[in-house]
Amino acid sequence: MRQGPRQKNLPADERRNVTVEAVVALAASTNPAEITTAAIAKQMNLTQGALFRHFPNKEAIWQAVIKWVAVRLMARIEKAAEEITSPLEAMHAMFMAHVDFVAEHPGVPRMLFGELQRVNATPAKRLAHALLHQYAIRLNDLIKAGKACGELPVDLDSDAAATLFIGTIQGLVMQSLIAGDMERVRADAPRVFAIYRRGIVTAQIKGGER
Amino acid sequence: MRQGPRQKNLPADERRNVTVEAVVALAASTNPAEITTAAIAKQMNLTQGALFRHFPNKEAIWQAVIKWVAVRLMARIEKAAEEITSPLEAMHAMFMAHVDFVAEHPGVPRMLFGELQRVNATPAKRLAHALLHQYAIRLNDLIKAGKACGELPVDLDSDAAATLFIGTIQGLVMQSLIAGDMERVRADAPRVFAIYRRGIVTAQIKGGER
DNA sequence: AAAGATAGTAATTGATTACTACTTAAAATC
DNA sequence: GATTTTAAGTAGTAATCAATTACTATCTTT
Repeated sequence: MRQGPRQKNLPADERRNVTVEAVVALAASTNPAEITTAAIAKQMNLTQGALFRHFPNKEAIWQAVIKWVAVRLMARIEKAAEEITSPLEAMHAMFMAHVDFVAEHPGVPRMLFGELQRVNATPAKRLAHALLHQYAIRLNDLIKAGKACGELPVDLDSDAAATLFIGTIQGLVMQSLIAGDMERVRADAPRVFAIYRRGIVTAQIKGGER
Repeated sequence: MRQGPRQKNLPADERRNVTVEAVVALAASTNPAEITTAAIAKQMNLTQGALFRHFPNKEAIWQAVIKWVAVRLMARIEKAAEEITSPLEAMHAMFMAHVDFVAEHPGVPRMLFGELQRVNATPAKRLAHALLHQYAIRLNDLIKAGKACGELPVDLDSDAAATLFIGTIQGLVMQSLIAGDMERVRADAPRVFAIYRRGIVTAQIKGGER
């Protein structure tokens, strides 16, 4: 909604950054599929045509946005987990960092999901793809470490656990889309993660917890 | 993909049904946001203008589609759970029935999510909303029954458990969008549900984790 | 301050969209 | 079998979209 004050001519790379931020801001309150170049331009007090002085086409804008998301999100997650020795606690920290990021940038999960919906593999879709792949690898590393140090049962299905981790966040996002309030995820996240945690910590052997 | 054989003039209500099925089929291979009335008409071997003899506008088509989904999905889920006395096993059956439905109609979760993304509360969005609400109520009933019969711990966070149930499915859908293969959810579903199940079955241990 | 380079405007493009007016074909009813 | 009613085809419309063009304003460098 915030439509920044009139900005004078900006150098090209700075203008590109402003464009990306405008899209992220717009996506917070607009269906990403309906974001037009005119809307982006208006958000940043620029004429529509000027956008194409900095990007060859609209697809390139999306590409830049997804890259922005990937860099920021992964940095957040890595930082949250870096000083934590316990793999399980690291996963917890990652989860919360991810949720924080989403609450700050409500448009992000919608854009990512929107990109993945695309039929043809556009560059932006490939980037979204790569982001989730990197995420899954990071999770699998932690799960492996968790098994090694005894925090997680060795017979835990790692792939399923990674899928459910991301799905858990996706579910929270969906709930907040319904409620129309992304801040909600912050409150719900700890409660939902608690269930997930018990799910992966508990050994598969019947008889309960280890 | 299947573009049925030439159909002669159909009675209005039947034509409406064919239209809905055409959209569901299209959504399996097309980004729902990009489905045009021309594409729908082509799918069912009809001219684009003829669609508006049966629906006042495009929004009405979506409305009919979401209603179709709601009826079928809820019927499937109810049927799957109806003869099962154990609430936990009923949840399991619901989960698998839901996954089956999604695997059969890959466009469905994408359409639902796409509708929820909408900014203004269109009738179709409201229907999607209502569907998920009904779903959540059904889940909460089962969880309550599970607590009553001792299958679930009484201190289980019901709302979080319901959110995670739907989120788990959403996560599976996301994985299959990435893989480009909805059939995948069938294989992954039991493994992921196993973790979810342990998460809700395991009692909360007061004063810290294990 | 002049000159070249860079950034932005305003107007317009062709393509695509949902939707409509008019006509023809098919089916149902008498 | 003629007549009425319903469904679909034909051929558009206005609006909107991404992208382009010709031109102008603003920076930077010397």
